[in-house]
Amino acid sequence: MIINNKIDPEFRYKKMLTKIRESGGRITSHRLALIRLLAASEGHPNATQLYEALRRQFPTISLATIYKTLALLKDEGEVLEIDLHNDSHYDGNKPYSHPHLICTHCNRIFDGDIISGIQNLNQEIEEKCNFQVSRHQLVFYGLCEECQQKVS
Amino acid sequence: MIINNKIDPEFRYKKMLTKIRESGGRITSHRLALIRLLAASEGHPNATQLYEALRRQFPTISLATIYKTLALLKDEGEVLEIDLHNDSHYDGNKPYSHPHLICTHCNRIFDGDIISGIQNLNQEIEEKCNFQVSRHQLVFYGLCEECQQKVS
DNA sequence: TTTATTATTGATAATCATTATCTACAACTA
DNA sequence: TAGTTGTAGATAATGATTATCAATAATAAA
Repeated sequence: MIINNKIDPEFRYKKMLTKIRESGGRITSHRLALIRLLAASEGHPNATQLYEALRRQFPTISLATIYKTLALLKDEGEVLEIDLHNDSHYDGNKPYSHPHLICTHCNRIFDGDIISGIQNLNQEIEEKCNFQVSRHQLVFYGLCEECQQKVS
Repeated sequence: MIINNKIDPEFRYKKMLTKIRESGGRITSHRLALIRLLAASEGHPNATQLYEALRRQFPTISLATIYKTLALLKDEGEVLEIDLHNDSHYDGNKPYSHPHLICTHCNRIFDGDIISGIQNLNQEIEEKCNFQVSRHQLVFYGLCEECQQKVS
């Protein structure tokens, strides 16, 4: 199921379609294409980036359509929303809380779910703060490997 | 300097005024009052909350003034911006990266800087991902101590 | 103290992301 | 195959934030 730190997009694709059908939603050509993109969520796109990518194939598609389907999939727990500075990005490949690394030079968003010790953090918070953690959003800003050389 | 998990607001107040003066900024009555609030940053307010609080004392103060001074203090590194879902909150008391706990029931924002093991995370990221961390924003969502009882 | 310089002010327009509204259309079901 | 109803696109509305600009006031210089 997991290929190279990424869940098999085909699996995610089918899973999302099933979830939409089960909740009484309908499958349209636009949704198929959007869910295809979200299944991989290459680069953790935001709504506008998804819109631009889909517009090539579907020139009449509307931004509202993107937002509506994203809201639907968020409610179903099939898409993770990443809240950045006045800008929401989406991950339909791994729709559960996990860390992200954002390069402040090239602005790319990387997955950081190789990092262990998150579970320890949750536990420490419950113990020290008496706070019951249900989800988290962990974002680390800095320089990715490529940009470290470009900048120096 | 540190009182009860909080930096002495008086210290922060003076520090921010000094920074503004040093950068060629001017001290006005509105700024004095805003900086007084930011020095404590009780509850991690957003711009609108600061505006509402200041309006009692200064009925003619403008939201734009709040935003402009916040931008100035951010640039000087004297205020930390916390990017939440389409909503920025501010911490002028501890203007450096530290974890926050947000209760999904009462929406309060708590400081989580008692948590150790953050430094370990940074190091693990540098080693495993070859990513050079410069700052972070760590937010944990869940139920605070009080709300755990209310909800159950 | 007075004056000159110029940063700051409030009002408001502009922008940007996101959400809501509404009618025509099309996906699914019986 | 037709009826039901969720979805589409267009666009208005919203909410947070930023930009603009002339009047004002804080500071520095005389």
